[in-house]
Amino acid sequence: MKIDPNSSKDLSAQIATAIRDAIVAGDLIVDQRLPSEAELADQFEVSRPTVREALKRLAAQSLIRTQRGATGGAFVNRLRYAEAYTQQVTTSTLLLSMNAVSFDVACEARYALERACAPMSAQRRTPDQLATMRAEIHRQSQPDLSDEAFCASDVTFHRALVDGAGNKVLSYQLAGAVEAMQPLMNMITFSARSREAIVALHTELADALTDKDAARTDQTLVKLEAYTRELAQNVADARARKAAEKESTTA
Amino acid sequence: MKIDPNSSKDLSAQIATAIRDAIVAGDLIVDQRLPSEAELADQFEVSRPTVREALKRLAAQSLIRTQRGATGGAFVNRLRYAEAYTQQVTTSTLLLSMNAVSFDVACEARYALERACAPMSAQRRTPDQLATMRAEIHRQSQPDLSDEAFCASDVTFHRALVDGAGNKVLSYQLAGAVEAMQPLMNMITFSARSREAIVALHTELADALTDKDAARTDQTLVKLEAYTRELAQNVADARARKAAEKESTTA
DNA sequence: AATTTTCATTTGTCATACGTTTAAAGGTTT
DNA sequence: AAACCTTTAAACGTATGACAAATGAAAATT
Repeated sequence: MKIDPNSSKDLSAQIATAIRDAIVAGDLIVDQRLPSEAELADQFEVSRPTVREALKRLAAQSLIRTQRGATGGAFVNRLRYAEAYTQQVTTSTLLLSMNAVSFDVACEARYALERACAPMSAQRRTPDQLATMRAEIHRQSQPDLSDEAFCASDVTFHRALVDGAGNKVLSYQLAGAVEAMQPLMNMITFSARSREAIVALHTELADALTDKDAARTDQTLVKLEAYTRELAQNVADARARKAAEKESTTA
Repeated sequence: MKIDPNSSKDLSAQIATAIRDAIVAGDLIVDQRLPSEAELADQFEVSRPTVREALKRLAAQSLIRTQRGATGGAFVNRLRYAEAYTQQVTTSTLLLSMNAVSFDVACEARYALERACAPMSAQRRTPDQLATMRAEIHRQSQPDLSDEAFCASDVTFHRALVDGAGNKVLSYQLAGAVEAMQPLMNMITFSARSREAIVALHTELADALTDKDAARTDQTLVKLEAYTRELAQNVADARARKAAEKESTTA
């Protein structure tokens, strides 16, 4: 592992890349201890703070973990689903919020992905997952629920549906998409009537999954997508009307 | 933004989290300049190296960028698809390689996701994307192509298919899944006959998409998934046989 | 033998200093 | 007055040295 002191990039960035490449290539294996910060500083011919900055970069990506003490040091971390999942949600959320992604595009992506695991979910869903869905449906029926709590429950419901496919890779990939949508969903104010409609569709989904009816699950997801987009459209229209009114009174 | 000096976590980790939360919450907007390192050190009542470690953590996630010079500093970075995509691929690749994900699970996830965008791709694919697919098919027909180059071409082909859906969010989510599979795919040695079969299926996919035939696209993807799993199974069987032989000669 | 103490190692944090980059302010020349 | 050069100050990048805190292992003690 070598670095170029004359490169335009930071030394810490170069060192981080070098170590990351070694991990990805398998030269450093899980739970293996890296040399101490002092040793790394010697090897790369830089100071300890520079090495530390590089290690912090790797720690931010959960590639290493550090331990203090006599037998401490930096260790190659086994990337777990939970960590990867958290990172993915953060990244996806920021990506959507920073790039003016339209509600329709995000919604289309989300339901396309969800429909992808519907057939598997209909076949493999566990009683536990069905119970989670029923519990969330019940929660969503509470009249005094805040809009945000309603959305959070919606996410939990859909995660149970996705997890029902019994494929961890699929769950991991979709979790990001479903959860990243939440801020966009939060912009919608749910009327009592629209909540009722959504609860009805959720119930239909749970029923279809209970019956292992893949086709009906798929159809219900299509209905739910259409209804969600209709709701968002109404909100957008209402805003546009309000803006127009304000314009006319000002003029 | 406050931190707890008595927490078990590193100060730099706490500071990074505080700033990240501010970005996610929208308190810090894109291109906004953060206070200088010295000012942050004063605000958080820590030293500059500690602040720098926190900033490097954020830089590793592409949340900020830094500039040197008189008007330099740390700026909130607009997370672009390309950056998010790179991070996602790294994370997904490591997740798969470190967690002994079976080929079948990864393969199932990949094709489920790909089938999710097949209908949209059949409708919206551009001539450019069709041309890319044809070009990759042609490349895959070259007999002197290495296995790795064949896999890389396979990835490009499937990315064109995914991009054909014309949904950036979908492309972003799927790119990780498709690309992360590549190391697993590389374990397969493609015989001349199996390459021929794959090229034929790819041609069928391109034809179906050219005809905007969603159903045929979907069916072909199912066939391709089945064939891919069959190939992987053969490789696994061959390995098992070899191991058994070795066992018997040793014993 | 069990317990306590000591000790060396390693990360976490701090203070300080200096080099490098960069843009803007100021001065000089045409 | 305009264009060009010089200076300067701000900010990051890097280095050095030091000390604190954690931690496990070795040594000493009971």
